[in-house]
Amino acid sequence: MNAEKIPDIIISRLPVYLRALQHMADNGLKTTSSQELGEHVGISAAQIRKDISQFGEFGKQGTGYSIEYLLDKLREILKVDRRWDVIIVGAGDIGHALARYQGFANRGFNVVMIFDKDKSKVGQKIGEFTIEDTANLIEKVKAADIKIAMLTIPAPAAQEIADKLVQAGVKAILNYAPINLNVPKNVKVQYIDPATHLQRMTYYL
Amino acid sequence: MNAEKIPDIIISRLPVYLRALQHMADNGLKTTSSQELGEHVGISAAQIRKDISQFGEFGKQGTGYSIEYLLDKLREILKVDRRWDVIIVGAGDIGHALARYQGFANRGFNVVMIFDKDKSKVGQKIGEFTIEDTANLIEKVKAADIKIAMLTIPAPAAQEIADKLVQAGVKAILNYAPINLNVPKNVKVQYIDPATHLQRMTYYL
DNA sequence: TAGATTGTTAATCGATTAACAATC
DNA sequence: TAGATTGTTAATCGATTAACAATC
Repeated sequence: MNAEKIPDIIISRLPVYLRALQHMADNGLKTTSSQELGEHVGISAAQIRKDISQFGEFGKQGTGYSIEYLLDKLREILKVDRRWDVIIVGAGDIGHALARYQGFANRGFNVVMIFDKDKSKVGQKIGEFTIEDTANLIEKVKAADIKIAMLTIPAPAAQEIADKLVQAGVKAILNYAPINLNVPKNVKVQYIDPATHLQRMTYYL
Repeated sequence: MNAEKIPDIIISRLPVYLRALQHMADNGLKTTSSQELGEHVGISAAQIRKDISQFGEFGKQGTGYSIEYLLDKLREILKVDRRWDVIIVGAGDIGHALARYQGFANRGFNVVMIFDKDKSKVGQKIGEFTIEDTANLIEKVKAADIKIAMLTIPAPAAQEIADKLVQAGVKAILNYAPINLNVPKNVKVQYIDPATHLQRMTYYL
């Protein structure tokens, strides 16, 4: 892995490659080519080769890429060759869905706590988790050294909670609240808002 | 609105502007500038002016943009100046969350049906909806002339259902299944996968 | 009028693609 | 060896930014 700055647009494609390769591995495939991978993910073969080559020479002329080897390398690059503890803030419908989601474990994540500010929810169980009070958020997150949070609360409270997460040392926020968050630039935010995603498609209808 | 082809990257920013403007309007603001809007959404003022100017001259020198007017124009451009009927396929946790989500109505969408293939779920209620059998998907979607679907089923079944949606005339799919879908190129797909979004951030941790 | 801000042009910057030597 | 496919270069294409005349 070289020291140059890699553009974010390249980083954003790596998880897509990772997922497709995992899928191939699950189907028992051993090797693939930039051509084949490109067809799977809808990206040109040239771009895939260029993206991957930013980090090293992981392929072999004539035969392509070993799927297991490339998986290992991509996981290493994306730092999901380990397990990250993640919290959920907001025990509504989406918080519940995420708490029960089985897809995190084999992709590098481990939900460890779920918070809500509603006192009537605090103490209730969601699967193995007991809902904790948002009042204790900063303290608990600091103590457990959590770096990643998923925010599933209504928009009006989102900025305030984001500030608390930042204060507690969180560096990556997956925001389901339909609002832009202001955070220091060393904190990353990804947005998931179904209405926004739908509006990106209606233009073409 | 001119006839030239507008790049998708510009289209993808419009819903973000729309949401921020809606937020400003809700707070009683009447006008804004490219500068102010840019600060809200984290995009440069020059780019916002350039994006908006692709579609017409909606601002005034010296005073900026009328929020209501720009909202109207953006809604028109994105075709959310109307209400689109939308279906949900998959009555699991995410399907339930989307069925109950209150944020669609004022952003151009109206959930009208929810499907599941599990016979033990079919007939059950989610709020006002009765879960319908996926076996009747094509027929019902065609009859109601639905163009937009949200797919919230496990990955292994997603491609098969996507094929049915396409066959039924759906032109936009919001896919929550962690898998790439192959669809004709006149059908749009947007992907929501929390693990992929998280992996886009771990690189920077 | 003076100040502010647009819409647009030209310059810069960055990303994608095509092509091919290297080599497995 | 012959065929296939990488990694990389150069060319192309597209997006962003800076700057400013126009004008509200």
